[in-house]
Amino acid sequence: MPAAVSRPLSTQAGFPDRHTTLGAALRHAYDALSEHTYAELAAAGFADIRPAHRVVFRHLAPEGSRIIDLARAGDLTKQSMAYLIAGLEESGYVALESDPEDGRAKRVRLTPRGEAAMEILLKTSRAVERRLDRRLGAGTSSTLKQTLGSVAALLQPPAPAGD
Amino acid sequence: MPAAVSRPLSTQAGFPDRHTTLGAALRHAYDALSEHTYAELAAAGFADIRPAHRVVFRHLAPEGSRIIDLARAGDLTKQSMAYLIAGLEESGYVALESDPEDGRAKRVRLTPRGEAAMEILLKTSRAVERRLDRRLGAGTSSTLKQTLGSVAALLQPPAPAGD
DNA sequence: CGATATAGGTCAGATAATCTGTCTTTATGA
DNA sequence: TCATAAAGACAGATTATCTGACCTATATCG
Repeated sequence: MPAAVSRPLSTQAGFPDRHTTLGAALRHAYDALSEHTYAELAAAGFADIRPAHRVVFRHLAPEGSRIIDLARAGDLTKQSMAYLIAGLEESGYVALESDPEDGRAKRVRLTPRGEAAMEILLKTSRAVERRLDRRLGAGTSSTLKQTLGSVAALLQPPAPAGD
Repeated sequence: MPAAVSRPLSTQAGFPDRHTTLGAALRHAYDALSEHTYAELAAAGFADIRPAHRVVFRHLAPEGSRIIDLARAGDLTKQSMAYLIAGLEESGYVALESDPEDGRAKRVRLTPRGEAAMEILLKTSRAVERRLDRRLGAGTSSTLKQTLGSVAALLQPPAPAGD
């Protein structure tokens, strides 16, 4: 008797607490937010920005940044960052100019199109927080962010001492 | 004047709110938790479980699961899931047995080693939540999970109507 | 009961996003 | 001025995805 109804594994018995962990909750919220953000970005005409590109928008300084600085900020190698930048340059989100202060370096800078995408990202983020506050009460998103900060702080230090 | 001190881009001016968004907070917390979890796993002798493998541990039923069900639960193709399972089988975390109820199917099941890894995952998760409650007050992790659930719920529906 | 459709799984090949290693050019500093 | 370091480019490998084609076992239906 195959075609066994394909029951959702998530609700099966055994390892009962596996889907109610903090990790699962964080992942679901983050995934939902990510999907929402991409949908907004795509709806605004920026469908060619892929998940990996976000690390660039996260750290690019308005005056332009060097590839190596972006790589450090995003915690990946300069080669990987260069690869991402090349993609964004090809699709017109950033432009590369040589750094007047250092002949070895280039500066990555947002184009107007890149700035428009950045606007959408920030706008979407603000809108989600507003919706959350409207739904669960003013201050919810602020409190949530603070608690999340504590979670990160709790785990960041590589176990400083004892325990 | 190169070697420009490699200032942390995160604190530069411009796009000032970019690093205080809900998304950034979620990402930091999730990343910190992930790293912590891998560190615990590695410390317990399971260093060969890679991030991609976690989708398997997330959904594998104790009685064993078919590849296709795991793929659906984890939202990837059966080919991708088969690839992950092959890696876990080779390193001894799961075993494949033919499904007595369906000649076409196989069942993926945790080996004792796989169950030991699962134990670590669950134990680590519980420990983090306990630490959080001790640090920020009993019920913190529970409330946090609930709020995160609301965030996911707020964003999950593909915009049902208007707005 | 046999033909055909469906479902589970595999194989082959492509792509994205990482990595390591090496090389060139430029800057820094002893 | 010369040795060293730093920024970036080029080449190649690996991991984790995907799509498409295919095989085989099972189910269904005439």
